[in-house]
Parts: sequence; C-alpha cells; structure tokens
Amino acid sequence: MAPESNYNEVFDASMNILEKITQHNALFSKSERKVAEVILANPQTAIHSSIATLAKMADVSEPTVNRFCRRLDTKGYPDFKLHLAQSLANGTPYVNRHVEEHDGPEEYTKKIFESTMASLEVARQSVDIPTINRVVDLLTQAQKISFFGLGASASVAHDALNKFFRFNVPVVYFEDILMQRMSCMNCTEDDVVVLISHTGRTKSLVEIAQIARGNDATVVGITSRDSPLGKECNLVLSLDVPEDTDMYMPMASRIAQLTLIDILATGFTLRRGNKFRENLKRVKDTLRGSRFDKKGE
Amino acid sequence: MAPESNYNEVFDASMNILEKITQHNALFSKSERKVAEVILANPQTAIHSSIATLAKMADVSEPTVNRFCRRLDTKGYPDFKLHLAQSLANGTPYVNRHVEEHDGPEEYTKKIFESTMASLEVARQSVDIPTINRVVDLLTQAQKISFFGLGASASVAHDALNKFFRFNVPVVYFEDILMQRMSCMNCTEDDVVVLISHTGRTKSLVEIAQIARGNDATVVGITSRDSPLGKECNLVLSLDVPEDTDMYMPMASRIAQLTLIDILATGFTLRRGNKFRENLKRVKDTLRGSRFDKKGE
DNA sequence: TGAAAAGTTGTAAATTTACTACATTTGATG
DNA sequence: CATCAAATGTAGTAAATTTACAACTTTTCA
Repeated sequence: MAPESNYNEVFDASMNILEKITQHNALFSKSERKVAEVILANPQTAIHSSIATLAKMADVSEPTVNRFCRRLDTKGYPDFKLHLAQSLANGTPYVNRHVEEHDGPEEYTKKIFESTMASLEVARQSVDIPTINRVVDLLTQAQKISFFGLGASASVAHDALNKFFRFNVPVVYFEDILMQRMSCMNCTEDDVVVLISHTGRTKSLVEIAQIARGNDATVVGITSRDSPLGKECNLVLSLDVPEDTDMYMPMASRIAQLTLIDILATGFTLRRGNKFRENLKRVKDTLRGSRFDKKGE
Repeated sequence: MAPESNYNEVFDASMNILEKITQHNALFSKSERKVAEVILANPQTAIHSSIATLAKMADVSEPTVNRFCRRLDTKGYPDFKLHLAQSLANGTPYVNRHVEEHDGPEEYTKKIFESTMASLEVARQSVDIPTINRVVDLLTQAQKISFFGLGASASVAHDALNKFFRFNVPVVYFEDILMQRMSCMNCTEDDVVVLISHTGRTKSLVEIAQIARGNDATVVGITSRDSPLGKECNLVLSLDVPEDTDMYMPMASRIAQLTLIDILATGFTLRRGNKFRENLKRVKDTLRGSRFDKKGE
C-alpha cells in the first residue's frame, strides 16, 4: 500500500553500476562473469532485453542472470535494469575494462580512453574538497615548494614543477633521492613538501617525509591515506582510483594524480588573484621567442 | 557551435520524459491525465511500482496506464520505466567549462575533472587508429627508442621513458636539448624518435626532428599535424584537443598525450605477446624490495 | 434531438516475464 | 575415490504486462 518504503534504494545506489560490475569482477562466479561481459560489451542492448534473451546471449540460465543481479545488491532483474539505465543516462558509459590478449588497436585504444575517463570519474567523487582547499592555502603561503616522486610518480612531480615554476615561487624537484634528502634537510617550517606515490609504500619517500617533518616542514602526500607514507604526512590527498590493470603499469592512477596537480595549480592562481595571472601570461609570452610563429600572428 | 537545428534533434531524441509528460498534457485523456499527475507527483515511487500499483494509485485500470505509456512513444510500461529512470538520473555530460574568477574549491575541482574528461572524449574521437597501429609496429621493431619533449611536454616524455623502460628496450630520454641533439646525431635507420609538443612550434624540437631524419631514423610526432614539427615527422599522432583554458597552462592536452603514451605502451606489450608480459611482471616484482610490504602479504 | 460514429475505459483472458525450489553437475578436499 | 560444498541448470509457479473485447461516453450531423 505504501511503496514509499522503496525510496532510499534509488539514492544510495548513486554509484555507477557499470563501474560496480567491473570492480566486483573477482567476486563473480564463472557464469556470472559471462553475464557481466555481455552487459559491459553492450549495455544499451541489455536494458532492452528480457532476462531470457540476456541469458541466451550470455549462454547461461535465467536464474544465473538473476543471481548476478542480486550479487550487485539489486532486488532482481528489473531493478537491475533500472540501475543500469540510470548509469547509462549519466552521460558516462565509461567503464574500466581490461585490455585483452586478442584486442586490436581499435579495441585497446577505446578501452584505455574509457578506463582513464572512468578512473577520473571515480577520482572526482573520492577527492576531498576541504583538503584541497587546505593544501592550496599552504601552497600559497609556502616559502618554498618541493615536489618529489619516484618511478612513475617522478613524471608527475616533474609536471608539477613545470606548473608551479610559472608562478614565480621557489619550487624544487629532484629525481635523485640523495638530492631529495638533502633538500628536505634544509627545510624550514615555512616550506611545503609534496610527495607523490600511488601505493605510498616506497621506502625512501617515507624516509623523506620523516626528514621533512623533522625540520618542521609541512608534508602533503598525494597517495593512499592508510599507507606508510600517508601516515607520515600532515595532509593526505588520496585518490581512490581502482587498481591498475593487468598491464603491470601505473596508468590511470597517474592521470588522476596529474589532474590533481592541475587542480592545485588552478586553486593556487585563483587564490593569488588577477594581477598574478597577468604574470602567468607574461611567462607564456616569453616562450614565444623559442617558437615558430603561428601563421597570421 | 552546432547549428540550432541539430541541437533540437538531439534534444528531442533524448528528451527528458518528465518534460514530455507535461508538454503532452493536452493530448491525454482524462484517465491518462490522472496517471500523469501521480507520476509527476512522485516519479521516484513510480519507477519502483508495478503497473498494477501505479494503476491503483491513479485510480484507473491497468490498460490505461499501458496506453498512457504508449502515447509517450514507449514500447510499454517497462520501457516507460526505463525512460523515466534515465530522466531521474541527473545526467550531466561532461563539458569543457572554464574556471571562473570567483570559483571556490568545489567548483574548480569539478570543472577541471570534467574538462579533462571532456578533452579525453574529444581526443578519443580524433585519434587515428591506423596510425597508432603503425607507430606500435615501428616501436616494436626499433633498435632504440627516444622520447623528447620540452617544457610541459618534458614530463610526458619522462613518463614515456618510465613506461618503455620496463620493456627491456633501449630507451632514451633527455631534458637537455644539447643531449637531445647529440643523441639524434647518433641515430640509425633502425631507431625511432618520438617528439612530443602540443603546439608543434618549438624550434629546437623541429631541429631535432630534422637531425634525426637526416640520419634515417623514423620520427614520430605527438603533436598537431599541420605544425612545423608535424611536417618534419614521418608519422604524426595528432590529438585535436580543444585549446587549453584561460589558465595559461597546458592541462588537458598533456593528459591526452599521456593517455596516448599508455595506448602505445599497451599496444607494444600486446604485440610482444604473452611471454613478454611475464617479463613486465618481473620488473614490477623487483620493485618490491624498495617498498614496505602490504599488510598480509 | 437522437442515432451512428468515434473515442475512452474497464474486465478478463492470454502471454510474457521473472522468480523459487529443487536437481544435477562441477570441482575441490581429505 | 568418496564426499561435500559451491555453482549451475531445469521445471514449475507466481507475478506482471499486454491483448482482445465489451461497456460506456462523448461527439457529430441529419
């Protein structure tokens, strides 16, 4: 009589169910995974199919499809279709799909773009705005800013250097861990050290964090919150990006880190105000000498 | 900007069904209007109700509800529910919105994530698959691979180094333009030089392209096709990413470049086959010694 | 006005769809 | 190899949706 009881279900399932399917993948049984594949391959078709047709497409029995739906915390097949429809409506049918052995250039290109976008979407939802604001605060007030990362995160630090360098702020970046250590030994309480690491378990970075804090610098980690590195930081900007794929290379996580750098840099310029932005333009104009002019300029 | 006419077509096709109901109102019969009212009053409930409960709520018969659905150009009640569910999901597709002066952390964070995703979407559509395939071909056959970029693109080249280094292929990366030049002077026809530049108008990179080609190396540009640099390359992987924003910093273009590197690296490993991927895993495992173990491992 | 026509609505039966209970298979373990 | 647990499928059942048709309204025009 009072169907109002169903209200909440719609809301707490705000998570993209396609994303949920990929993340849940390990917990599925063999047949359930077949269902998942068929749905991911063509979600638009799935929402217009009955449980029978979908079962046939996945070459499993109908109850298997039903169990699949239940495992994703939906009430059953029709409820699952509603969630799926909502996910598809959301503009992003982007899903973190793994590249397969037999994929051709078209497939892997598509998959990588889509996984990257899906990861950014996840990152966007997980990032903590107040912390960003706090970090921007610190950066604008810093006497000196250092960016350190190793391995795949080195290029992220490198990129941060490039961005913040334009701001006319003393900014430091080293690849060499000894230089990193020495740099941190000279820190003061007005300095900010930003350490980048996806896993947060790189020993030398953890040590650097300790050294920097020992000298009263503020240490910001772009890393996982509960990691050894995260625990050593004053502030942690964590990005809950799904684990990277089969390819044994950091891909999506690093893109999310870079985007975060963009965000910090943007926050920085906004905080510094208009006059400061003119300065930025000047830096850009200076580069012109080293370039071929654009036609018509 | 797309012409108005196109806009409307798209709009019509994907129109919010709730709006459609209100607009259609005049064409409904008395009973159908009762159904419309009930649905509009509480759409969240509607999508979780069966045709029977909804009919009861509107105090009409079940076929009336069904006719109501058909009148809105849906296949029937379940199909109508799907449309309704999609309308209720707050679908905001990603758009490249510029950060404004007065934006707070929440706004600029959101805008940057969304612009980045929007740019990736554009990049995905503009990238030329056959060229990717061709470049992967070249890379797998190369004796030596070099990645060079300057300024903001330096970190992209840096990242490429990090990726390809794991493949146990001779790979070269320098920040210093003199080193870059010298390296190119020693090129042979079996070498591939990848040059990265968003604008493609950086003088010294163009010169490097000329040097490399002079030594019969294959030059691949990740740059704009019609740029001075593009014209010097054997192959150009161009990314039609919308011009970067007001912030006077390369942001989205660089993310697209990095994603392209991911794609090349993935193509590379796929081409090299399974056995090769084990090698990658070994590289990853080697890193373990420099890390704190994960709990439970 | 009133009778045919067109349109609206509801009842009941038919059909499709989804779900449950149970049986069979698979695979792991001692 | 026997045994148990998990996974999957079969078949039957319940539920929901749709169709067909009849009853009832409203409209139209002689």
